[in-house]
Amino acid sequence: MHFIDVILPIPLEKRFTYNITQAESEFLQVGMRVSIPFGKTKIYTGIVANIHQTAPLVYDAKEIHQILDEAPIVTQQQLRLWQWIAKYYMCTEGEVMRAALPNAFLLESETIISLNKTSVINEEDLKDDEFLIYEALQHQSSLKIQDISNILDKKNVLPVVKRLVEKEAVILNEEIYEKYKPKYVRYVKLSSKYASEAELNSLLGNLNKNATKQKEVILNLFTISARTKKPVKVSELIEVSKTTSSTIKALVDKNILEEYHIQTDRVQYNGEENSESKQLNQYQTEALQQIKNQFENQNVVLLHGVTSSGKTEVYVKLIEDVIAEGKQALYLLPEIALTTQLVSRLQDYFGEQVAVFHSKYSAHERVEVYNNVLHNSAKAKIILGARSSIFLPFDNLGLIIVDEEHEQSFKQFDPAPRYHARDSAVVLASFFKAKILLGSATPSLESYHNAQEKKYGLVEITRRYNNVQMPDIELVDLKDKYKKKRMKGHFSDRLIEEITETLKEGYQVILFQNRRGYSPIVECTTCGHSPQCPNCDVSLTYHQYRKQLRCHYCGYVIAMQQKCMACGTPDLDTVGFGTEQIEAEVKELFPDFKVARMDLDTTRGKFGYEKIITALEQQEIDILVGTQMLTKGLDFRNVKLVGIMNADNMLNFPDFRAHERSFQLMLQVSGRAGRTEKRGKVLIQTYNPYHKILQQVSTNDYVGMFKEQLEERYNYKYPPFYRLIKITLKHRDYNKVNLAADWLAKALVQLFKNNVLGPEFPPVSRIRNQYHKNILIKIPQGQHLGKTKEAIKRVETTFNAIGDFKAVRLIMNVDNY
DNA sequence: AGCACGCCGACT
DNA sequence: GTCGGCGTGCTC
Repeated sequence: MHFIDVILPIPLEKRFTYNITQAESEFLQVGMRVSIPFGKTKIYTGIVANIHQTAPLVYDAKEIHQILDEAPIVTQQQLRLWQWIAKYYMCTEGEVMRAALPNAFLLESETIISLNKTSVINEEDLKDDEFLIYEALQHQSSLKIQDISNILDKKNVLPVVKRLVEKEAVILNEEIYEKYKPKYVRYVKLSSKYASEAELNSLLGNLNKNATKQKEVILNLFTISARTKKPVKVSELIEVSKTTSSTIKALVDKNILEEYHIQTDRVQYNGEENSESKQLNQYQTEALQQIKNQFENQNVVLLHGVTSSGKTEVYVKLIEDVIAEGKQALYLLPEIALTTQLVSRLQDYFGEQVAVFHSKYSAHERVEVYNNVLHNSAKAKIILGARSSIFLPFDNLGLIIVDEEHEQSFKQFDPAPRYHARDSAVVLASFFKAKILLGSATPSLESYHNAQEKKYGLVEITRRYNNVQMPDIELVDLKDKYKKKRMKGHFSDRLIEEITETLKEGYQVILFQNRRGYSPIVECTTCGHSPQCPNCDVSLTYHQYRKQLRCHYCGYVIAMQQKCMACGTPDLDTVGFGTEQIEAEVKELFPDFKVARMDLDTTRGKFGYEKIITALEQQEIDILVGTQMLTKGLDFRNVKLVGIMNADNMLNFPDFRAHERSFQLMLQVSGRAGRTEKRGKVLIQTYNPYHKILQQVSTNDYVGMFKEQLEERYNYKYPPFYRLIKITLKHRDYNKVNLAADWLAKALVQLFKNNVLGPEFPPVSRIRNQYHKNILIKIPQGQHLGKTKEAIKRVETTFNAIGDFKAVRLIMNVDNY
């Protein structure tokens, strides 16, 4: 007897055991996909995690449905990483699997309904809705559940289908689809029978009479193939000839043209490789040498280089070395920093060897990159990707670079696995005995602390590239400006002066406001009521450009109200401000200049982001207003002034990391200024100019910030001294959440005493009609992490056994950075 | 997670 | 009386 243990992409702790035949056991290998029946109806895709001969004791293993691969698509190293992540981040292997594999690999079954041809049906026996389906099947051979739902125009159609099956009118099939299909491109060539000149001439002669369009197509085919000396795509031929596919089809039908297909990569690089990488300057060379030295006895090195010190060039040199050894390199970036700018820069050095892995890529494109990595193909020596690229099937990884390592977006928040890509990458590198370089202008406290503790190496670059000066940072006291009436809207006289000056000199301006929308809250001046989201516990945000009120948590939208919803008076006012309002004010203040806005709302589409960047680069925009999107690795030569509209709302954010983050954010935005030959200028407007963080920002004092923040973390028992696990309880019944949270907190206090905080409602306690309540567990240094998590798991098991609490969902968030 | 089974209100 | 709501339990 042979068995396999299978990982399924569902949030269940267990692996599932299936029965396989002798033949199957000889063919199957760990890491292959199988489709298996699960429950009464479902068919899932699973990954073989183990092949053995131990029969399960308490149940009969089912047989597998089908083997889906010829060779493993998941490597041993990946399985090891999945296991580590599942354990460390307290989730299931299945959840990791779902995040790790391109969606197209996860086939799911779909019920297909077709007529039962073996029985005769008396139509009178059918009810109306049953008859509708029966009749639809007379015209169509099969229907999906979704189709039936559309025909009957209702949601739950399973009972109807079930009755039809019972009446033997229809039969059901579970069908599995391979979601990935290779892309074939259609090419044409002249049929071989016209190879001789004589045949060709007579053909052209014939076409002359009645088919000039067709003749033109053939002549174009000659021109194109003479020029490119490559196969000619149908799409290209159509475009050049300004014709339609029917002309081509006519020619193919006449056997004049021959059609053929070639499998093509969806992701292609068509540029010239320019393998000469840039010469490093003195500081970069020194840094590179230091990094190499430290890699001798350190696996992780932190590169702390000020903004635009040219870290990328250093990365490129390191990658070159790794590639030369025939190994793969992974270059991790926050999603948002993965710009065309950077991609093409790397492609200039490495050409085709660069593969990009991106959530905006289609499922098919991702499969192609995945397969190229798996086969260690020459097209995927260097993977440039966002956080999920740590899950690619590396074969021989030599180096990982985590750029902008301080970015919080490396931590996945919403669906499990709630992993941190930087920390997981450190583990991944250790599996391959690869080196890993963390880079940032404003390192996270954790990483810098690790460097101080000699756990990581540390290399610094303190000069900007080309010796450009650091920008001059000036703080503007808003309280004073308001008192002296020197404000126009949200702009101080200083800011207006500087903008005017900068524009006059022909440079560009960036204005930073860390909040989108027009103004967050609409308030009635009579009764003070402001419109609330019906599903979440927040006020709706006013978005002027569509005259809408929107919820930033669940996406709820209503039209802007003309009258107060509570008292009916039409005196609605706006409180606070966002990017939209800043944009409107700038347009008023500087009507002769081009203003654009960059935030979630304006970058929605696939190329929305790109469009704005390009426009700014080409100086079609004079003033760009935006949220923190602006901070990410953009390199604009012509921006001289950066204005931070209001520093206080970030500093006052209720989070122990607020100060660290504000520092990072402000310094990163400041870094956008003055890559010009003239010194850049940064103006920070604040009510609190003596705030220590603002002082540290204005003097570019990272180490000062680090020391002070570290002390606070120590005093208040926060990372890096204590580890955090946040448990969130979720349910739509307010009282139930409260009771459950109290019970859980009590149970945890028994174990961890005063290192349990809460339960507490988060600032927004209701989202999508679900109440949330948090419990925070602090784990001191020296307390065993693994054992702590196991203890929490045991409490969770007990919790789930209590009937009243079962329905309350528990969400574990480890290292809640 | 998905899905079947099973028990209670509002409608043809 | 049925349809369809969602609470509960199980999945090798």
